[in-house]
Amino acid sequence: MTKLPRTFYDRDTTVVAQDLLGKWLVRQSAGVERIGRIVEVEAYLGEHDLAAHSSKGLTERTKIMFGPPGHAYVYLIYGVHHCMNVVTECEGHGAAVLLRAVEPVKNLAGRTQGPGLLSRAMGIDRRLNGHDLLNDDFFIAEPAAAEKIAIVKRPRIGVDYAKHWAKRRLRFYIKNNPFVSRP
DNA sequence: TGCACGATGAAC
DNA sequence: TTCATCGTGCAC
Repeated sequence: MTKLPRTFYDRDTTVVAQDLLGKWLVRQSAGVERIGRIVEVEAYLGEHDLAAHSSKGLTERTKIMFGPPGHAYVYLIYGVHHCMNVVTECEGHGAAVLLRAVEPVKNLAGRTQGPGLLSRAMGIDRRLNGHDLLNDDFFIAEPAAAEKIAIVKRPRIGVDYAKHWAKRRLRFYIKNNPFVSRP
């Protein structure tokens, strides 16, 4: 596999989101390598996107989203679950891609369909917030044998408060993949 | 300093 | 459909 370069993330967020499908999320921890194949994502386009955390402006919580691309934005939701995002586009843009589900490839125990479950299975928590995905212990890679996939586009989950942005089809997943959280 | 509210998941 | 559970952001 080949680790994705910074330039991969420094592009239009809807393009990055769809290109992330089929890629491998790799986590090295305590001598164990865990790998999940990304099968479902959501794009959060920036300050103007009412569903994005960055629409609240630059705050202590969102500063990672406004930082340089290729970094992990990890936050606690509902006081219970962790959500893993990848920062995209240029510094200051406030865009990111939420990873919603992965398909187990290596050393993954339990379910991985849903942002919270994915994070739990991969051992991701707030300590990884701001982590540079070009490091060797936590990154995203292109598999050695890339296959062709069909992409389905749907509205994002849990963002009904975001007015017309709630209707935008910014959730992408691999067609017919059994590990998608909400087909 | 207090308080309302989630980019969810699991139980009922 | 309801609830657990807590950090963040903003009102006071």
